[in-house]
Amino acid sequence: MARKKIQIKKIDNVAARQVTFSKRRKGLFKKAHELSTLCDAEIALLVFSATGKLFEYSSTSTWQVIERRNLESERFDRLDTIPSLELQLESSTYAMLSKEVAEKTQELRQLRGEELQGLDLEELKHLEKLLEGGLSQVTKTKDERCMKEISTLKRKGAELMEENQLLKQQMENLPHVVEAVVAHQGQSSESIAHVQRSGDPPQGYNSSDVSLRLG
Amino acid sequence: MARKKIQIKKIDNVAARQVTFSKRRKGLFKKAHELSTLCDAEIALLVFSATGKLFEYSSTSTWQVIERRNLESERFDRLDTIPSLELQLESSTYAMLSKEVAEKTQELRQLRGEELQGLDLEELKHLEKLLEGGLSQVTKTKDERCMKEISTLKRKGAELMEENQLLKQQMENLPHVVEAVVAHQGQSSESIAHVQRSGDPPQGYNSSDVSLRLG
DNA sequence: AACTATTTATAAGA
DNA sequence: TTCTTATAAATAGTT
Repeated sequence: MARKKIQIKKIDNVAARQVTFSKRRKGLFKKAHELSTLCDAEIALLVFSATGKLFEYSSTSTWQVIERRNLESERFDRLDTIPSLELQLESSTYAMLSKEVAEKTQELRQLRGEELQGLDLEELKHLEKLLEGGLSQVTKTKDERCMKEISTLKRKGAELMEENQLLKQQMENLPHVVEAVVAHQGQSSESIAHVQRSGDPPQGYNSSDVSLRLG
Repeated sequence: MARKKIQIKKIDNVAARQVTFSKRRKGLFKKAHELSTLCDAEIALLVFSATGKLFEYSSTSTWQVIERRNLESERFDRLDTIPSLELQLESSTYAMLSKEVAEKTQELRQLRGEELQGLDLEELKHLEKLLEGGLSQVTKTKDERCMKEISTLKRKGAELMEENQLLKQQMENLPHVVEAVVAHQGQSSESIAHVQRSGDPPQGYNSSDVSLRLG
C-alpha cells in the first residue's frame, strides 16, 4: 500500500518477501496491541515465518488465551466418571501454575504502566517506588558496563599504539641490523626475526590512564 | 486513525468501544490474512472481546498452529513408552506453563533490578527504556488520582461549608420561628422540626470552584 | 535502515 | 448499524 498498489498473493522475490514480512509483522503486532488496549480484548497472535521461525504476541499470555479458547470450544464429557486422584492432583497443579502465570502477567503489565485503573493511591506509590528502585539499579549497571567497555577499548587502543611505536622503531632500525648482520657473517632469516622481536614490551601492560585518540 | 488522533488506552464509552472493536478486529484479521498470503506465513489469531466472545482467524487451522508452537517450545524426553495423546497434551501444557512461569519470574526480577549480570548493553538499555516508560505512566496515574482525590475533598468541604452556613442561618432564625409558633398556638416539636428542615438546599449541589480552607 | 508517495485504516459524524 | 469522509497510519518501492 504505498508507491504502488500490490496484489495480495505470495511475493516471488525472496528478499522482498522477507522485508515485507518484517515490516508487516511489526505492523500486525502493533495493531493487535492497540486493539487489546483500546477495547479491553484478550488477544493471542502466533506467526510462523516461511522459514519456520515463530513470532508471538499476546495481550496477557499466549498460554492463557489458548487455554481459554480450549475451554470455550470443548465440552468435557467427564460428567459421569469420578476423576482419579492423579487427575485431581494434576488439575490442581495445573490450576496453581495457571494462577501463578496470571498473577505474574498482571504484575508485569502494571510494571510496564498498563492496567493501573484498579490500584489505589497507596498501591500506586508502592509501584512507583519499585520502579524507581529497579530503574536506578538498571541504569547503574548499564553505566558500569558502559564505562568498563570504554576503558577496555582505551586499554586495547593504548596497547596497539604502544605496539605501533615499537614496530616503527624497528622499521627505522632495520637498515642498521641488516648492516650489522652483513658485516659479521651471513645468517639465517630466523635469527634476524629473533633480533627484531627482542624489543617487544612485557605482556599484561595496563595503562588505562593513557588516552586513545582516533582520527 | 482518522478525524482525530486518539490515545491508545481503554475507550471509556462502551458503545464507542464496541464500534471500534468491530472495525479494528476486521482490520486486524484482514492484515493477518494479507501477511500470511504475501509472505507464506502460518498464522493463528485469537481475539476475546471484553464481553467474552471469541473471534479467531487462522491461515491453516488454529489447532495446527497451536500444536506447532507447542512442539517448537519444548523438547519431549519421551523415555521408552509412547504416551497417549491425552498425556502428550497434558505434559506439553505443563511444560509450557512451567516455562512461562520461569520466564516471567526472571523478567520480574530484572525489572526489580536484580539478576542483571547476564544482560548486554543493548538489553540493559531496553530494560531501562521499559522502566522509564512504566515509571512515567505510574507517576502520571498516581498524580491524577491524587488531584482527583484533592478536588473531591475540596468539593465535599465546600458542600459541608454550605450546609454549615444554612444551619447557622436556621439557628439564628430559630428564635423567630419559636416566637411565631408560640404567638399562634402551642404545637408539637415534630412540626417545629419540619419547619426547620424546610430550608434545606437541593441535593446534588456541586460547586467544585468554591475553595475550602482549613486551619 | 531511512525516506516518501501512495494506499489503507479508521474516528467522528450523519 | 452502516455510510461517508477527513485525517492518521501503514507501507511499497526507492535510496
